[in-house]
Amino acid sequence: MPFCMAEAGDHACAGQSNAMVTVRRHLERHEVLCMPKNKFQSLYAIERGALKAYQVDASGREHIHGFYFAGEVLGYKAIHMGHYLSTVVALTDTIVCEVPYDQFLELLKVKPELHKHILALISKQLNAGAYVDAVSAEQRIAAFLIDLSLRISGATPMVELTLPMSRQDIGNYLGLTAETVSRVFSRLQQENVIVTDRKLIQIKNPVMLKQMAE
Amino acid sequence: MPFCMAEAGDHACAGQSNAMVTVRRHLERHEVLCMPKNKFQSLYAIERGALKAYQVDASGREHIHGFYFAGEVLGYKAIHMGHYLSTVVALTDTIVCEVPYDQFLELLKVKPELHKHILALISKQLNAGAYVDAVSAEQRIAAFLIDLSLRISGATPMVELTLPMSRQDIGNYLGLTAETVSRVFSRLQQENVIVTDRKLIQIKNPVMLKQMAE
DNA sequence: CGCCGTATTGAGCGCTCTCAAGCTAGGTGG
DNA sequence: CCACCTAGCTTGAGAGCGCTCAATACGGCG
Repeated sequence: MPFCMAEAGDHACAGQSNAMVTVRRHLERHEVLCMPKNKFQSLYAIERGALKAYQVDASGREHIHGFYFAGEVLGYKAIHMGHYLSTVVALTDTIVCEVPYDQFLELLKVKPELHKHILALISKQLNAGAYVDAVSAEQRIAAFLIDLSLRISGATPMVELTLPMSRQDIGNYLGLTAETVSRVFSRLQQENVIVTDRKLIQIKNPVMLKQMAE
Repeated sequence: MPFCMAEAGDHACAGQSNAMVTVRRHLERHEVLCMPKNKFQSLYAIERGALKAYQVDASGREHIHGFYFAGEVLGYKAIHMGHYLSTVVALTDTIVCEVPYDQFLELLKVKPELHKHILALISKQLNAGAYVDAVSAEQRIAAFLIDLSLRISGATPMVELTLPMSRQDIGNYLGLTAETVSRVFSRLQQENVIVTDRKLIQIKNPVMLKQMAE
């Protein structure tokens, strides 16, 4: 089984010839991949599906660190602490490819030509979700929808997307309440920027949406 | 001159024996290190001083991505885009060690034992500044002060620190106005949690402060 | 000493949260 | 097949926190 060094829009599989033992795991909706304090041992390349990483704070609020989609790699954040920091659960049926970290390091040693690629991948994650600290709810949500439209389904920006997460999840991620998310969705629909039907979102006016996200 | 692979609280210098050509640059207060769209060529290890990385958006707001202090490395975010994304300026007189990226890659190839260390360093940056999306101004500022007290002066948490940045900078970083920052500082002082005198901050009650940050 | 940038403090407003009441869709059992 | 139930979503009314605008105080520096 190949080591799936997946990247958004670029599912490259490297190291087929190596003795890279990776385990493919099937997760059902709501199934947990890892928990805080679990010892960090592996990165996870997502082949199919969607996950959310979150932490519950003292006051019971669920803070979502991020969503992860097919083609993305999860777990870099845990490297420096030696254990995972979030609970990660599947939002839909999901397949992940478990990559033991010591084998990952071994691969880097054997194939230095991967260094650039890996560093670029991690670098991308450093820039992820910069929009969560935008001022207004509208800006955050517009940016969020654009981000999703780029990530949720490979390379081509989708004008129609199925949200795998609830309004509450979106709110918890963006630092808003589910009510505010719902209200902004309604307003965007009134302004003919999007059309919503439950989990389905159609982006009618991508230009306007981008402008709102600034 | 050694390649300063600096880390907070662990100024390790590796590769003295290599032909690692690094340039040490002196920056005065307000001097610019790099600008958006500048081609990414180097990482910067900070030997002394403090910098801020920011971007000005369409509406003229200055959004600060982060502050960087002695012992930290700057530039990872630029890897995947191939150019810098922020303007980086010195907040005080600062010395940085410029590390050309191709030589950095060369070092990784020659010394695979550094892989773990470097990845842990970058991993740490992935977790940086998680507190900016806390709910209340008080939480953000408390967490900010704790963060600074840990980073600004090496390893030992400082109870007395000199802020290199303005209230406006703090506000721009945390998504607040300078007025709000000022008001919260005043309130914290009234509650005997800190004592402020211009740029000087003494943490009188670290336990309470930590509790406020949640 | 006088200037100017920075910080502090106050008053009023607006956006988002809170609390609460319907509403819709999907699932279950009679 | 339909009544019922539940979870998630939508919509409304009121409250609170932080923003805006504005005035004042402070400090460094010429």
